Amino acid sequence: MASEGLTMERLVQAGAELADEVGFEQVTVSELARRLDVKVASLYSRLKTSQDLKTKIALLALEELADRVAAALAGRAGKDALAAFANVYRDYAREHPGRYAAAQLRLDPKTAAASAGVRHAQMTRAILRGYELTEPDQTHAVRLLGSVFHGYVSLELGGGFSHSAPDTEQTWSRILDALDALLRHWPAP
Amino acid sequence: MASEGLTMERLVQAGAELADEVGFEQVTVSELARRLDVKVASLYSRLKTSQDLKTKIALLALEELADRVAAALAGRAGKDALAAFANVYRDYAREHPGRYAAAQLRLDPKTAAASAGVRHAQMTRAILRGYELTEPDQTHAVRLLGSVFHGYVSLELGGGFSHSAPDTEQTWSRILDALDALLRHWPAP
DNA sequence: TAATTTGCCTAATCTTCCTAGGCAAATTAA
DNA sequence: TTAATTTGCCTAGGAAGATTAGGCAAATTA
Repeated sequence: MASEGLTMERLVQAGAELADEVGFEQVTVSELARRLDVKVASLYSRLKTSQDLKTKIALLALEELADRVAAALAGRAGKDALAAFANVYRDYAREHPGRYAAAQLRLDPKTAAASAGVRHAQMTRAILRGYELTEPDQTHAVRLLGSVFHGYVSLELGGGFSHSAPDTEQTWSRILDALDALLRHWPAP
Repeated sequence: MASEGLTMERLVQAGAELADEVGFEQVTVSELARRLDVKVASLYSRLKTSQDLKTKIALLALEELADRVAAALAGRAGKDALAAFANVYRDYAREHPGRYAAAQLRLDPKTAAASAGVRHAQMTRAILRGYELTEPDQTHAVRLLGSVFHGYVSLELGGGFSHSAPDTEQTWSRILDALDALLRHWPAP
């Protein structure tokens, strides 16, 4: 029965929830069918392949994340903006680990160009408006920020920092301090 | 025939090569059997599960990486050591993308504790000897370095920085400069 | 109301994972 | 030197996921 309307929206939404529950790698068309109480073949009338489902979950995650970042960034500048951006990332990853993993999926160039990934890049750059960096240093800084946030979040999520003092909350806050200081005094080559 | 001696060594070695060729996610016991020209069941006399193969590839990668880092770090200190460490990471990932991906596999606590991951942690900390950081800042810095290196390498590997100027070589070098500067002037809370 | 589309299903094929049990060569024991 | 055992790999087969082909009935459109 599936209570009418097996729309792509619902598919992807349910897929995202599944990802958060069992991990993005474990997302399977079969399991999704089970949860939606339909047969696998029914899903294939909407989905091209199982990879297709994963890609759509990734796109959803990128959108959600970009929306949150945009909201958090509004009206903020400098370190405030930096911290807001960083916290959105980290919080999203903790709230939705499966979606966050999905957001890291390698998209083919076309898909990537049409995704919210573009907004992410723009917003990261926007943070730097509060600092006096000119090209090409701005690009270097954008890449550094991306690396730190992504690296930290995925290490933390993977338990890389667990069971050791001091707690990760401390570290996170000190890293933000450090990045702020670094951006304010970006070293010449 | 498999030319005698289907040892665990050869299994894991071939698995690592397979990973580098097709990607760690795509490593499959079946494909490995095909390449070694034996039947799947033969591999299961050595491997507990297919996850077991992946874990062993991960452990191999961690060892290799730790060995390279150790070699690179010998006789170096300060920024020299920092750059050497970072470059080993990045080069290894580019040379062996599948193994690098394997090294990120979440190991269960027991396995992790017995792995070369421990050496990695020690060596990262060793880099900081050249800088005047005391606990808990040293730990914060270790985590920052881990985040940056891992984050940068995985973004670069995933094509996250591609097709945009300036080239990643430039950025990498400027990021190392920046980290060095940051460690030399680590900001107080 | 006839033609078509929509939405979901049954059935079947392929691939991978994994287990049981077998057999022959190599090794060890008597 | 023969008998017992171990080693190394194999044949068979069952489970689960991916994917395709084709069907049927309700909803929509002509």
